[in-house]
Amino acid sequence: MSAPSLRARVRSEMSQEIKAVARRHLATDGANLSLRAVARDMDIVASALYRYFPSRDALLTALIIDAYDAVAAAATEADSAVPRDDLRGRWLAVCRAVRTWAIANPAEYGLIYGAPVPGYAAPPDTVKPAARVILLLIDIVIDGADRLRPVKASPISAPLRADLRRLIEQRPGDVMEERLDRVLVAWTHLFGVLNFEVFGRLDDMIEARTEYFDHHMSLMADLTGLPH
Amino acid sequence: MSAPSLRARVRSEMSQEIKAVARRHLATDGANLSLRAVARDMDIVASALYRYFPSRDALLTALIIDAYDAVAAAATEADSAVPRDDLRGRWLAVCRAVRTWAIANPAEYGLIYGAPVPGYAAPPDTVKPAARVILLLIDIVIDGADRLRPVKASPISAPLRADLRRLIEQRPGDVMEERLDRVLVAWTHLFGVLNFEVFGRLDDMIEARTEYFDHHMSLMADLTGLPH
DNA sequence: ACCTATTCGAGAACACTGTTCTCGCCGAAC
DNA sequence: GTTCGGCGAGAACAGTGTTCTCGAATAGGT
Repeated sequence: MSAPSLRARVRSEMSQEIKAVARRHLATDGANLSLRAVARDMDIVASALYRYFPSRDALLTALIIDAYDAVAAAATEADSAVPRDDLRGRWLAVCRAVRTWAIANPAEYGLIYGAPVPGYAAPPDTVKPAARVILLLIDIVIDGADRLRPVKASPISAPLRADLRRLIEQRPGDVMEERLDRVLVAWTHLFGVLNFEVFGRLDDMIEARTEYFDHHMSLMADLTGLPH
Repeated sequence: MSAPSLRARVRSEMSQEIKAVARRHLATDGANLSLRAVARDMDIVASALYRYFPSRDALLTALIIDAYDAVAAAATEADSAVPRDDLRGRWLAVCRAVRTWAIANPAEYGLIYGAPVPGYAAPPDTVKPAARVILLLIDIVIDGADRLRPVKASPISAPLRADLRRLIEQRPGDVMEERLDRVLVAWTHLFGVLNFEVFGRLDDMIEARTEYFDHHMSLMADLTGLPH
């Protein structure tokens, strides 16, 4: 394994720079950013971009993967800054980290959690980074399995239970179906609130955004059985 | 008030036809549908569309308003098909109606509940139709205020409580702050699940979609205090 | 029945877009 | 030192939203 050649290094720096400029354009133009415009911003002709990304979709895909990694990184860092046995603290920290990132990068958030472009099929490279947040949430309940409060019984239908069992088998660490179910509920709610906030559905409605969010996430922690 | 002139009638029919064709294109091309393409589908030249809609954004806005009206209509119809005192039945009927519409019209759903186009500011015409679903949900708890089960206490911070009180004052029919809070939680969750399902985040994860949805909505009904 | 004013669709034009192809150029490897 | 691969420039093509002008049709008023 030799050190990366100079060529390879400047190539990677160039790709990084292109993505950075594209991210800036994302903030103003959304998903229909213009290749030619980012090329202009780099004093480069548009066709030159094709040396680094085979198409506009490929560039967007790269941005999507970066975005998934960025949320996951923010969430993971927030989680590790809290003592591992403070389950509720970790839970809230992760949720708040996701929110902070989403509010700071609304366009990138919209790119990954908004409506997908119909023609665009998410490449397989995106599914692993996309799952990291939910896996983090599951880890929290796995780590504290013995300290969790029992969830109020709520019948789960057989087919749904089968889905849950399949999910559990796919990964190391055991969880009860009911518990995983609640984690999925909380996970759904996390992004439900964030979609509403980031996409402007709370405008002229809720002013106390942070309190609103914390309150929702706290309710979800209760529902999941995280101890106080 | 005279009957609409012939001119006005064919004009409105033409607008309707344009929107219908545009809706078809929405399903395949999403929000970046092509004016020229819908014009071609109508054996019309693109500039002729400008007699009916001043811009592409205006056409999209019309589609957005129609979409809001369509969900609201589906929800309202489902609600009125259930006896008014069957609160839980009404609640589930409304949620399922929204889901059915969303799955049948994923592109239009994405248009109104996905990420907004950054440059595009939602015109005031859209805010009233947009609010109809949440108002319907609030109506359910207002209608059955005396039959609701008490919600488990969960402290609401002062600023958030102020928001809730303001919302309550804005409309006829009285609700407790705690109750409105739970309705907002349920409302958030409804669209949280739907976003995940329609936008494909449940792929390779949950097969029993209907059961999954019903289960979530049932939990939300519990949380809101709707009687069994 | 005529005249007029308004509305409509066609078509050309402009400034964009993503993408492809060809052509020089420069640096790296043999 | 020559060859080769990668890189950027530039032209080209098809397609886009939007504006403008120009005939034709048509409704309303007399």
